[in-house]
Amino acid sequence: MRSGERRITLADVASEAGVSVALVSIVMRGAPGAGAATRERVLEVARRLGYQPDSRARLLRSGRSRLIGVVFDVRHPFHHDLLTGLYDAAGKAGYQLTLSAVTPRRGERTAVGDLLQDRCEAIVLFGGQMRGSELASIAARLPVIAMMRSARRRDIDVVHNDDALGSHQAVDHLVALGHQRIAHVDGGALHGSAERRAGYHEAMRRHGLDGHIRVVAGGPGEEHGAAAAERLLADPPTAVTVFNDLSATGLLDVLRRNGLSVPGDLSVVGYDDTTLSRLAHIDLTTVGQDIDALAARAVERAVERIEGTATGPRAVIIPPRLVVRGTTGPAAAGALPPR
Amino acid sequence: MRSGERRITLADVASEAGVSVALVSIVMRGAPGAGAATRERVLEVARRLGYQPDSRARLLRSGRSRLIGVVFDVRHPFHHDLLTGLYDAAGKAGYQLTLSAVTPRRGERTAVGDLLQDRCEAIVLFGGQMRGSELASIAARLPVIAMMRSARRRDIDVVHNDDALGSHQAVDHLVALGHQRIAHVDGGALHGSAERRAGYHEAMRRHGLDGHIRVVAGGPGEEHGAAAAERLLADPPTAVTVFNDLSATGLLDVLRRNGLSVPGDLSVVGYDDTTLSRLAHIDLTTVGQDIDALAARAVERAVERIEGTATGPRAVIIPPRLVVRGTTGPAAAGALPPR
DNA sequence: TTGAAAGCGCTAACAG
DNA sequence: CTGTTAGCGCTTTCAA
Repeated sequence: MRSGERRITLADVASEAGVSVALVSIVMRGAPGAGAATRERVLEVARRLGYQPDSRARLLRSGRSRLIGVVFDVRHPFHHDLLTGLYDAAGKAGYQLTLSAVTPRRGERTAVGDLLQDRCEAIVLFGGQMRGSELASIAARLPVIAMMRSARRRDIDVVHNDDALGSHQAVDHLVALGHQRIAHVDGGALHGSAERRAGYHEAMRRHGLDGHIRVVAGGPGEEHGAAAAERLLADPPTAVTVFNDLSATGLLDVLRRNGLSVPGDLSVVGYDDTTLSRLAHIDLTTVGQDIDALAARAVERAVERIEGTATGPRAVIIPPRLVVRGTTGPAAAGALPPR
Repeated sequence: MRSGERRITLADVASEAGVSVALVSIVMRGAPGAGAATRERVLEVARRLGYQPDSRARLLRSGRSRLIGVVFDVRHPFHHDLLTGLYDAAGKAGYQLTLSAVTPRRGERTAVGDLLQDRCEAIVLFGGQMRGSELASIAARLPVIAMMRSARRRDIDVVHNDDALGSHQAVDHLVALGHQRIAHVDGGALHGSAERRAGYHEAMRRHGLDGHIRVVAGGPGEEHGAAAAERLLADPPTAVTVFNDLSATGLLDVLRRNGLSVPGDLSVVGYDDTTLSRLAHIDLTTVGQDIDALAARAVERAVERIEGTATGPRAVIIPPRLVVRGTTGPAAAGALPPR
């Protein structure tokens, strides 16, 4: 009882329906140029025989694959949300997605290499560590859209969240709650870290809080947030904006273990609005990226490049929006500094 | 400065190197039958021209794709860990993976359909809601390996964790710590739920704790664990085994909010050893699935089916192992029931 | 060791 | 509206 007798081909359907392969091809593609009756019959035969078009042969012949390759990292929860959006956007534009994952034991280069062999027409990269020169060498072969990272290259499109604006929103929110001594835990060398830090600086200055600017070294992990919290404990501010949600979680944990109440003694804002931040017991106020917009614009750029109709700017920056949850509250009156 | 002049083909390399396409094909595949010098030269030319083989054409001609299709759900963190293992296992076996994601707006049927068009030689399904009959209709076309779910079908291989054993390990651990009043929060209709519940029953009985058996309705989400905790609060046991980590997290939160200390008043064991359970402030004792073993055995089954050398059992059950962290501790003396 | 030729399943001209 | 013909880029006999 082995499975997969043999593939049903166009020829099989054609002979069974008593027409030519070309005609079946037309019917299967829904292309114009076939009689209604014939169309009906061919479709019926195809269904009965269980015909499945062979995308490889189809694409080989037509020269185009209508495929957009995506490199994502299995470890990054945010990437999965983004995939959801990309499937939708690509489908609407008449393209298919082909996925290539980066794992702890499978690098970006391998992931991109597979995509190139698959003959996709554009590549969308989620984050990643590739240097600009490397991206450029790929971009010499096909359009490259880099998401959630920057790239100072004229031949690469970038689509990402407005990190500086996100920090502004976080600081504005805290200031509106009466906070002044607002610290920032940064993300180290990661993409977006510099922008989020700069945004924090700008916002503080804009509010005339230059004197309260305080940046603590951090990173993307829970442990980084925890370490930053330890450092903050000696002289706690009344609020903190953190590079991302995971780091914020580590920070929260250490703060609470040390008897500080959140948001009573201290308010905390994360970044990314990940599943983690939505958990009831974390309930983190955070800056959410607009996933659907990011995905839609990335596909839009890819398609424009593929079809040679690209006109707009190579960099697309999407504004984020603050999601207020339970880790931010009014500054305690006593917390106001002397000034 | 448009990119992608034109694809470099075998013919380009051949003419540039002054040999036939057939010979270049041999060299590119590393197949035997080419002189060392020629091989060297062809390779050099290919590199210089930036030749990339076209997997479509290659597979079309050779009739085989050496592709294993994988259907995973972007929302399930565990699936991502499994992908990592599968890439490794498939690579070792000389196969490539082709991914198709299930998203909130892209169903299993679509995901499988794409894979069929890609002409992969076997399909690995992670969980999913497909009924046995549907799986069977796919299995009629190509080998199907179902992971993390059961399927009472002779034509479908299943590879999953030993859920009953996992529950045994959890209960054994708690009993060893002196617990007797151990409750179980189940997973509703999800895959593995019935087995984990049955395993709990068995283990309790084996320890002569029939009288303390207590199953509370639950589910896969944080909210389900939280609701179960509310129900448990009226008459708290001294320990709880929960269907999965996320649900356990919800349960923990409600317990603590109600003044119970974990593990002081109550011990909690989750299931899956997800990233969540490893967070410092959650630090959940849990049952971990052996991801590498699961992945390796799934690929092994797929390859055996593809190559027609399948012999072993159609169901492969992998033993899990308990990961002891901070949510389990000795039963308080006073907590012992009168008996 | 190397080359010529056929053809995988399909689409795209072009005829009829 | 339908059929014929010619390949897409590659692998695979089969000869040389």
